[in-house]
Amino acid sequence: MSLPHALLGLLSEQPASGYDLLKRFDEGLSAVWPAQKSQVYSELAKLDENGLIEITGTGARQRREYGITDAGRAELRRWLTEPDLDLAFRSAALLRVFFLWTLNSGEGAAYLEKFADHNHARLTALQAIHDNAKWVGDPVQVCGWLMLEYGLRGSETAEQWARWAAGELTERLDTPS
Amino acid sequence: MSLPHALLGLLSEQPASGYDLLKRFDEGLSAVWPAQKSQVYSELAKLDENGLIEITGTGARQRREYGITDAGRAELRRWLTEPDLDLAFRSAALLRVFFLWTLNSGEGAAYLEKFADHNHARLTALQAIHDNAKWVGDPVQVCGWLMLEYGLRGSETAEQWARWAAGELTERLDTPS
DNA sequence: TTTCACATGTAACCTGTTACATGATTGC
DNA sequence: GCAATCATGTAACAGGTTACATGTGAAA
Repeated sequence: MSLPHALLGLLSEQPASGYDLLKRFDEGLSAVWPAQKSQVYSELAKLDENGLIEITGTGARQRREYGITDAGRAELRRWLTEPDLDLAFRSAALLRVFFLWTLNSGEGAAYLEKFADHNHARLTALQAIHDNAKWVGDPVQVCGWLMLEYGLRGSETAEQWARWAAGELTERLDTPS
Repeated sequence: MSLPHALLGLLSEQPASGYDLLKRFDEGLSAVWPAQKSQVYSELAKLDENGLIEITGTGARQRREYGITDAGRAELRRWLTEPDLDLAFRSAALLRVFFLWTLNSGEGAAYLEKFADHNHARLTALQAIHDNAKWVGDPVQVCGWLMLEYGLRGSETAEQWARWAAGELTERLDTPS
């Protein structure tokens, strides 16, 4: 149940429409919390109903701009400071690794190399973002920059692991002890 | 849609009941794909209906043991070899980092330190599993061992990042340029 | 005038979670 | 006899995805 909090977080920076928020999701946020537009719009309606956000203005093309309320700010703060951090994590790509023994070692290694390549591509993409942006001291940007660094380190670790694992898999499946 | 494939993977090793499978999930698999028992039982019924698994025996207390069929093995193989690997990934813990700028730097750093501690605890737990198990050359175990190594490296990277980020956050929010 | 970006949704469906419900067998 | 473990589910709900549906305004 984190989508509402992601929206509150974005709105705490500045008022925005659903359309604006969807674009902001694509700029980095979707890497840790993807969102569909249907879900964003319905969640905004729900947050409005509950008084956590409110309509602060309307524009052309039935644009509705939402702003965070004091209640919304309180809820955002509660979510950030209360200690229910679950490292819960789901990855189909990693799940597959558990079952690579059902393939032959070449196929398994190929899968791991592909996984490595994907992570390398992501690393390159993040590197480009890192190099192109001008990192001023703005607190909002600082947090984005920290997340970007997480992505860089994580992609690198994943790629190196996968290359190593491909080698180990080949060796250990082909020369059984 | 990976739960059915996780079940096929487990059953490709040996026949098992829903109850057995749930226990096997807790031994490592749940780290990358958690499953509820209600979902496991209903998914088994669905896989049976579709002919990917079949009942291979019954036991005391209405135990029903399922085995994978040829069609199931084919589907498992398809899932492993076809290249739709999405690195899609959701983490509420990391999502929060984007919004730490709404707290003061001490609170933000405290959050990151807590995140680091959690990852350290996980690292220690995985280390214990690593040290206690006897890693024979069994292909099934090799894959489990590769995953374990992923967990170790990932936890370590996450912990180190979080400690670094806590420092950066304090420094950059308290001494704005 | 036509195309593109802006802008907002609804409906159907699938996946996953939580709570509830039931009964059988083994070991003490 | 009682408790623990084995064993299987159902029902209600929450969260997330996909497809469909509609209309506005600006610029070329």
